[in-house]
Amino acid sequence: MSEQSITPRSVDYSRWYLDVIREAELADYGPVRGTMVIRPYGYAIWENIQRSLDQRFKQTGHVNAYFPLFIPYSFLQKEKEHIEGFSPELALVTIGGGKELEEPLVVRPTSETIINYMFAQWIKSYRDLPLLINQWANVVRWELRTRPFLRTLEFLWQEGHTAHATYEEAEEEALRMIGVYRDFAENEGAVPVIVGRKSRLETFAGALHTYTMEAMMGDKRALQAGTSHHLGQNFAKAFEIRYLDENNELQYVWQTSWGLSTRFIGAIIMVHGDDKGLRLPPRLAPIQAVIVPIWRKEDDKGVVLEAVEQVRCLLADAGIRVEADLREQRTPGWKFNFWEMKGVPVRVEIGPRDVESGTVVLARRDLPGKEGKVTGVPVEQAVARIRQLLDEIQASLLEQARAFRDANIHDVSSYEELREVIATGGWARGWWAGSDEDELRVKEETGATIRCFPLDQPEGPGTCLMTGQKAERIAIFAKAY
RNA sequence: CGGGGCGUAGCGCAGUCCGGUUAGCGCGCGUCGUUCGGGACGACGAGGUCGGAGGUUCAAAUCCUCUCGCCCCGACCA
Repeated sequence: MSEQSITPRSVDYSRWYLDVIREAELADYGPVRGTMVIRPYGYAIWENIQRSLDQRFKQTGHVNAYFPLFIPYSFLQKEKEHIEGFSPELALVTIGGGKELEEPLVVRPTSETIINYMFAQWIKSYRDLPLLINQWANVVRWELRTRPFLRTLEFLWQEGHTAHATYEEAEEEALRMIGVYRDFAENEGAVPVIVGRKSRLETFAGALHTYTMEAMMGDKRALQAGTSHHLGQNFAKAFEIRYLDENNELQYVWQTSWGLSTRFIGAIIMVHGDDKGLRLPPRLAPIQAVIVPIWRKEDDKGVVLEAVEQVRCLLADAGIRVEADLREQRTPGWKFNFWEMKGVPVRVEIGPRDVESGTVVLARRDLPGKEGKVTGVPVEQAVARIRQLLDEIQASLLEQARAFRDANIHDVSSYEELREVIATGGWARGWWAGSDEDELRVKEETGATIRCFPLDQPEGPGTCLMTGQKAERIAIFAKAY
């Protein structure tokens, strides 16, 4: 541990984050300010995220489609709050084929408008409902301050768009999908989240209300890791999405939209990473086990490599994502550090001693040094032991993150207490009945915002920490990314 | 857009105040050899419009003017 290519988290968390992204080869900067290249290793994580989510979407009855990148500017203007919310961050195309366009085109910041324009043509009858569509796409938002994965001019995401016959059905859908996100975040990403409802100020532009899942990063700041909106009939009215119900009467549809982006990769980095680099949850890790061969004499090389290949095949056949690091220019020690940087959950070491005894050495990424190392594992047991290890690591990462988060959420009953908690970097939880102005004041004075009103609420009512009035629900305040 | 800082090899920097041979260091990169159970070592080597333009000067990485870009802090945000 001599080379210090990663800034320790305690020294500069933000530098650490950028160092990890560079050293683990997740992403690189693009030539245009605020853009990034997702490198193969980072993209492989995204592909696993896609696979996990897509499967869940299909299971809940959604189908994939693709809508155009360009949207007529006038579409955005059809929904008043929507355009007000997005207009500062729109990228506009005004010239096409060398000619000034009659109407500027918006590079989609989100696809509500164009999708609903199409929905209006597809939906005629209650028999067409519910319409449950998802698309995997890139979107563009001209942000002022950018950070890889967390906020870039262009990012990848999925956006679900649905239309329903009733308020209740749309509400159920919005809740179902935030539930799907939670299931994904906790069970695949090992990222514990608090699911709740956004305050009026933080609600998506054009929605009735917004559900969110909030995760605590390693520096205790909050990250909105996925959102689900009940759009009500706002877009239906703007785009005339109507259907004939059973009584032959025209009705506007009720809608939802929900999205999760490459930002989630940022969450994985910041929730699990340590001073040695990434720690990837096994279910999303591009490489779940890496084999490092070790030999001293040329004589050993042949038998070691043979054993490595044998074990590699065993693991691969068992469906474990495995890679053998056969580079001869690197020492085993160097490789250990390299793959720890990359966050690979399990390392398999095979040297002459192991070959002789028909065993392997297993090391787990979530436990440092010798503590996480088991020697003398018989080759025949390798698959079973590694499977078990992967499960343990998956569970352990979630548990560690949950313990850290819970230790840093503090109940507060006064504004003074809230300020103290926020000043130390934690999350503050307390009864809230304040106004928009009160909320803005908190933001201005402490830097914290209401992350959400958790769906899980204690017995009420309580007393508002700000106004002293009777409050029906608790809110969580935190500084956020 | 306001405040602060920085542009010299792929990366990190020194040199700039006080102009002067061939612009240097560490890491990385290439070749060869010895190494290899927690970031090995040696030898040789490749790599530079000193962010850009203009000016001052016998002479500019260094001084002057303009310009471009990046980073950090604030106002907006998945």
